[in-house]
Amino acid sequence: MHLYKNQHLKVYNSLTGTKEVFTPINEGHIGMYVCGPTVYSNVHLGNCRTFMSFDMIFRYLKHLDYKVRYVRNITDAGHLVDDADDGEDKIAKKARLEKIEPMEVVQRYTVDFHNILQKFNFLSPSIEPTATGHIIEQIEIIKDILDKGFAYEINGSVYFDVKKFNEQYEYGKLSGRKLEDMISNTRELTAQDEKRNPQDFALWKKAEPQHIMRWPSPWGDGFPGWHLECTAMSTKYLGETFDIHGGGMDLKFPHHECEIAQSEASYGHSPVNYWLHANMLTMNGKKMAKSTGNNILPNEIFSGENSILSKPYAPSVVRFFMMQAHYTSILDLSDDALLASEKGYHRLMDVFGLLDSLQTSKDSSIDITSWKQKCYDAMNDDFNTPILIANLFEAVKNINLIKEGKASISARDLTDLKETMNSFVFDVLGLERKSDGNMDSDKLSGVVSLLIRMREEARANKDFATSDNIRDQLAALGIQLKDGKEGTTFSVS
RNA sequence: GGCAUCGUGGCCGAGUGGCUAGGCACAGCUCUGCAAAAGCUUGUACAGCGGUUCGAAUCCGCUCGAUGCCUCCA
Repeated sequence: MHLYKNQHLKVYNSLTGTKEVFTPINEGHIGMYVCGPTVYSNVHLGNCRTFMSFDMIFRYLKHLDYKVRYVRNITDAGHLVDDADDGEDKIAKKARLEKIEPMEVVQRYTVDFHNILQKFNFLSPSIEPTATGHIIEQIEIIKDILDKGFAYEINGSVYFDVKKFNEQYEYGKLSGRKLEDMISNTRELTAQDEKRNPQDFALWKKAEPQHIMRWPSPWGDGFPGWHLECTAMSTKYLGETFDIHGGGMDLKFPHHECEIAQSEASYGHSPVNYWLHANMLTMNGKKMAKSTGNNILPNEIFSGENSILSKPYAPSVVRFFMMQAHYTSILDLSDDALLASEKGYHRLMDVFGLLDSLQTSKDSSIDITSWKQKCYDAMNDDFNTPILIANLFEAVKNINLIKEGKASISARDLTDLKETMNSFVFDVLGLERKSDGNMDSDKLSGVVSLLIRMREEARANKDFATSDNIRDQLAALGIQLKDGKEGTTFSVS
């Protein structure tokens, strides 16, 4: 029996602006495409939040026993710096500035991207295709769109004819814009433009002689437009219509709007059933962006080497911090917020050390079955991780009560509780429980246990100087002793 | 300027017509040799103004403020 048959998921669909019951095209299977990074610089934390939101979504869908094909691309070409005639792609520009091969730039930042995601404990997508690996597919789509009359060629470049498209389809339906409004609000163009209308966008750009990234095409040497790669790769691996398309809120317009237009122009129908948009991570109340410099790199958080944070934070703490906000809400990064999350994270993790040693009773004083369903209800409601976490803390409280003998649990319920906690905390939220130290954990616990026994002895002899000394010295090392009814436990921070 | 979104107690952050999440901080209590940890208790907050309603943080209008997109952006 698959879990998804009992747990009914609802998602907020940006296309309709409503929360809808999620029904995949093929029962039990889900195709999900998420716009990945443009690899021309290090990923910053804002980028990570979007990918983390979809990592969590991917994890939950898998947890529900769906078979998910998750495609997240790497954009390594064709990303125009601007839309003017001398538009240059970001990779090539960076390569020129750093005097290295474009693919060297791509390699460097792709590796960085993967390293960072690994630290955050991301699951790998099913397929991670690159734009440069799909030039042929992109050219085929351009030919098709030209054949259908929704694009025009000029001077070796091909542009999508938005006005023409809008006569038969609806350009702007995702972002709630009307073409007429856009036309009337267009700013004065300073540069000469090949485009018939400012709203038109490039499908293929002619490469000037000095341009290093170039491919042959029916229209001469050039490179593909930015929006096209996603259409080409999502279609190739997920089909002309697939279930979920995700990405950052800032890609809604024009990127996703253009994707819809390309697909509709080419295939005659909408490509995606559910559009999911993750909201921005801000810093100092402003969106993080590579271009403005208002950003922080993950490694700067892990190491504490930055000006806004008082200390380093572990990847799992940052992950927990992000999971405490709903993925569609703007989240602001601050030291206070991270500090609070870190404490909460430790409180949550400490409970896992207790679960194995809990005393069971004949009956339970708490209703595990309904608690468990509350956890699912939260996630089924558009992946509401903050509510899920609130429920997890409900369990934390109960586990502590059981440990103190103020509540009871049956063996059967305890098994269920353990499994549920493990599933949600580690499988779904993707948190990790590990101490930062490199010390072998068995040896560490052996040593600390020894010290705990020595302290017990000293206390029994009322030698408080010695017992307090042990406690304080361990605390200085980041090992906290916790005295309870059943004895002393410890946690490493 | 246009189109959107948002404004919740000290901080972060859920909730969308009545039953007032959660985390962190603070205070009191229990426990403790003293602490810490843990547990218990207390905080009646929803930008402002008006309207709809038996009832609104939640719906509508206006005002103010913030942010996002409109050009590359997760």
